[in-house]
Amino acid sequence: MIRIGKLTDYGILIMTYLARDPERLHAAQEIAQAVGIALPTANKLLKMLARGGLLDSQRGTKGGYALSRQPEAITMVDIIGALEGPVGLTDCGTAKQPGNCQRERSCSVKANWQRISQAVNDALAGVTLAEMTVPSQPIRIFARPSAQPVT
Amino acid sequence: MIRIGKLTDYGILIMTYLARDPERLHAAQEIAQAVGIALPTANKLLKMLARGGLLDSQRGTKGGYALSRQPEAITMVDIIGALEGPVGLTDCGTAKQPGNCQRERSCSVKANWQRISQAVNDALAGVTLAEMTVPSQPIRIFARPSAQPVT
DNA sequence: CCAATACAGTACTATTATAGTACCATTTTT
DNA sequence: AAAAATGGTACTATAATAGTACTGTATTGG
Repeated sequence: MIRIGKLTDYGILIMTYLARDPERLHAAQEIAQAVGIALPTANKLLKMLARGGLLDSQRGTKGGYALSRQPEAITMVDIIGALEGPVGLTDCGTAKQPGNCQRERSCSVKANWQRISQAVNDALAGVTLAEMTVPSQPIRIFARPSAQPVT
Repeated sequence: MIRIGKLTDYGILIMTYLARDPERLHAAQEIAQAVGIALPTANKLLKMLARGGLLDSQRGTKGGYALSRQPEAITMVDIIGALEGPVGLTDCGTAKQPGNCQRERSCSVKANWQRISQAVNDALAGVTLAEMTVPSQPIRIFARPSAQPVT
């Protein structure tokens, strides 16, 4: 099964929580309790999200976290990207290690994988955090493959 | 990073190899050598693919494996499904464990996740094995989210 | 009919990635 | 100055994955 990590799942829960009250600062402790995860885990995730530019943070006694942008301007790709790195289905597709793919002709697959990753990326980029906050906002995504060369 | 397992990656290499010569039977040993993976690993994968109905197999001295359907009729979802189970991004989305998601209001996320999983599924279902065999066959996938309720 | 070959199934081990935790530093408010 | 809260890093435990081995069954060929 293609899956995202459990932490990323939590991360989305956190972001969804913050999206419901975007103006106020929320302390990690409050967030952890609200979402239902352990405080150290929440801390870790909040740090990563802040570092990824998705959250603004303020230190000190009255500190906490808040969304850096409006919920409409944050997509699933942003969140997943901040927590798991760039979206890609294979190592090949993300161009992390260049000289890894030394399989003779099998590497014809590479270009196709990149396209598939792109499709998944697009699907994830099409869902905003704002849409996640409402219970059953319909999201219509059309995946239409074409066998025709564009050339 | 959202990712498929390494074994699944190998599996697709195997399927791609078989798709280039769909008529003849290919022994596991031949396949392992051609794709560049260890024999036991190839055996494991071939068994899983055969069990998933994607390969026909024949035992005995002249035995081997061949695609059960034409390359045009096999998609990435079929292969990934055979090797990793149903495609889904979260446990929540695949309905494996029902009573796991006891988070009060956060579970509004659930329906959206299922839709996203569906989108990924569609993207993967839109790519056939035949398309993977040719080096750079363009695949156009349109992911267009809509904020409008369908109701 | 026997032996060799190749797939079928299962179970086990090792490795790797993930999840989770703890610690110390830094900043801000009271 | 002290308390509260984030920032960064490193470490440990757990779980998932990858890989291997073994036994069983079917088919071909001498």
